[in-house]
Amino acid sequence: MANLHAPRISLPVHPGLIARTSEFAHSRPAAQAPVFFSAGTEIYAQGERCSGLYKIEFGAVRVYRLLSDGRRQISSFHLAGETFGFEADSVHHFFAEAICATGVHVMHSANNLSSELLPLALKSLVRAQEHLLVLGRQNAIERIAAFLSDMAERQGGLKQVDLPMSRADIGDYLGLTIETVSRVFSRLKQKGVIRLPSLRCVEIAKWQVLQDMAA
Amino acid sequence: MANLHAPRISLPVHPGLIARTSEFAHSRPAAQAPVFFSAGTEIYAQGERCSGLYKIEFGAVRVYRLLSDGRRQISSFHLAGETFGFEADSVHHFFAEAICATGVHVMHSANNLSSELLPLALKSLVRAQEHLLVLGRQNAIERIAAFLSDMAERQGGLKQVDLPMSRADIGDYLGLTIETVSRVFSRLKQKGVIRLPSLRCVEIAKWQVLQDMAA
DNA sequence: CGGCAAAATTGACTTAAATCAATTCTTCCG
DNA sequence: CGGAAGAATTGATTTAAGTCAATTTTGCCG
Repeated sequence: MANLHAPRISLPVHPGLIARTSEFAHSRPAAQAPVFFSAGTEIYAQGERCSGLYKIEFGAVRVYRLLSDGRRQISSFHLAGETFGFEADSVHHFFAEAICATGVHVMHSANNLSSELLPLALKSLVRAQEHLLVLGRQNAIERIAAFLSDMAERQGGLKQVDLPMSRADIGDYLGLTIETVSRVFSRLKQKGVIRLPSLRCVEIAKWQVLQDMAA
Repeated sequence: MANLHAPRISLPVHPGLIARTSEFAHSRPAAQAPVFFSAGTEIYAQGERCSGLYKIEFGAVRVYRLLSDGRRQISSFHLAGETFGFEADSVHHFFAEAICATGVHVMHSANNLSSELLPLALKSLVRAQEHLLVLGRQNAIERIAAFLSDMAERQGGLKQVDLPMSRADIGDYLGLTIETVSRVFSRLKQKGVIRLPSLRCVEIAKWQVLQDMAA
């Protein structure tokens, strides 16, 4: 599942949800048919009732909160194979959207084995706490370097890293503006640390330098 | 830019652990004798092996990470009644220190009922994710307002709020410098939103205004 | 293809918060 | 009590990142 780009399949005009009904098609306990979401569509919204956890089959998801004036903080990105949708109670405190064409398995609470859930929840917790360090104490270059390192690692440590999300998404994840994200990318490129074969693809040329920048 | 100066982090000189031995004294499953830590002493360190969860009997704790150059991010404060020490694996990824004289119950994994742990872990997760919004997208005044509101709420919503931590701790929690924290406190005081009967005590005079500031 | 809209980049300028630098409070210990 | 050390406050100045404003690039669709 290397290619995280939205495949250029023709998508339904209006709602992003293509096949939520398939969820009910065959209900085997462990693996249900995946639910599909097209790029930019909502998976759940703040205030909505939780309907379980989501495991990504393919694609990518952003989980975020909004302030009343529209400022957005993306708290996490999720890639293929990852599980998201943890909440403290039965209501969602966040929004989740498909970044590109995405298929997810919805795991209803009936399926939940706490013993399997806890490790996943704890992993999310440590991830979030580590991200706090980035947002609280690192400068723009360090944030981008940490982000790229993380993305690379989660994609198997290959040189070529897929960035399914826009610069705006990256900015809202790292607490920066689009312009600052863009400028840092340019600087890293100019320094020969990364190459940008295309907008949504980064090639890490100097891994160690990037790692060091992430501090 | 972040502050690059390490020196304000006081590393625990020699463990101020007063009564860790009591941890081994009587190992009843449910409630053990509390372990005491004096102000500023280490409860656990990054890299150390996890020995369970910690429930605070009295006092307050800061959980934090450090960058190599000494920058510190406090990811959470914990007050009496709260549980901390969750990790994704058997090794601590964070440091924990007593802010003031503190008593904790150490709950060894043997005692752990996943069914009770998961909700606590999830609460920590949502808390951390909400803090990401503060660090990523809120300005200094909003951060302090959010912090004070949170502390007040966790202390039962009384007007008088206890701040066991120093300005430096608050700064390292909110991603601000001591100076900025101090200036915002002064401004809030001058505006009549809060009063400062003493350094470690805040009285919230205009609750609604504070809430609105937290955005 | 070609043209249009959205996304990204780049540059000039502004600003919020950091840094640097004195004071002024606390606290606490002899 | 007194005075020293650490904590907090306050002020002057700097700076990293934000804002505003054009371009330029990309990718989409007829």
